[in-house]
Amino acid sequence: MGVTKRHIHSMRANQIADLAKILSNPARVAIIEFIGDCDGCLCQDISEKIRLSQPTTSQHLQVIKRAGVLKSQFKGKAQYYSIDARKWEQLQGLFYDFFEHTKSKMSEK
Amino acid sequence: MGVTKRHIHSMRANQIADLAKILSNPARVAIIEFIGDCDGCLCQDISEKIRLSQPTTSQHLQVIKRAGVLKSQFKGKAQYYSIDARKWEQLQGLFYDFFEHTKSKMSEK
DNA sequence: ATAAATTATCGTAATATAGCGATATTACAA
DNA sequence: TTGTAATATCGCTATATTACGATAATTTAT
Repeated sequence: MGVTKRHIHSMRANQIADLAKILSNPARVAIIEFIGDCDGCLCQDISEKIRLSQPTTSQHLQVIKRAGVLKSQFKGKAQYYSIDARKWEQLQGLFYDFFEHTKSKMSEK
Repeated sequence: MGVTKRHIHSMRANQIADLAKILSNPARVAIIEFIGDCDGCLCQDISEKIRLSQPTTSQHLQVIKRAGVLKSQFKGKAQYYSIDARKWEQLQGLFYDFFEHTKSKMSEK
């Protein structure tokens, strides 16, 4: 087949997978790192920095944005991207819980 | 094209992406959750639990194992999987650093 | 309204991933 | 060494992802 069977898994497992997918490509990791550096980044600047074309960069930005981790805002003709700090915190919390939960199970043995 | 351009990104970005890939599929998240529950799991049991075929389950196990997060051990005829606690801690640390690093950049503004 | 600058989307090609049935391999017991 | 139980690999199909050039859409300034 070749299609992920989401429905057989827990909501939690699907949620973690969805968010991990954001970080599962090095271009997106690089984008997030770079956006952290500047206070609102242009797509063009990001594109230059990570050395991928503007369309590719835009696509990656949409992926991150769809997951709720990015904010964007027009200033002049350009769109400035920045990380949604609250969502970022949530994402970190979700991963943290997952890691800790798994660890606590291991130590019970 | 369609091939990820790893070489244009930092080692760190590639490393994070590689590890995030482990968690980017709900079946693998479910597998890790289940392995946490039992003290050494059989592939068969995992397969039943997550309701995917034995070959598919085995493939996912290999993916996690290749990343170094799983240990396996023969006892009798069966292979018992468990999570490598040290690697798990490392993985958590890597993610933690990434999240914190990104946050610290944001708060500088 | 129009032009300029920027970003998003479309179309397409190549590669990667997810899943399964069939089969091979492995480890132990008899 | 032969049989048995368990896991891994092969071969395949379908879907998803990555990337880019071309083009459309969006926003502001004129």
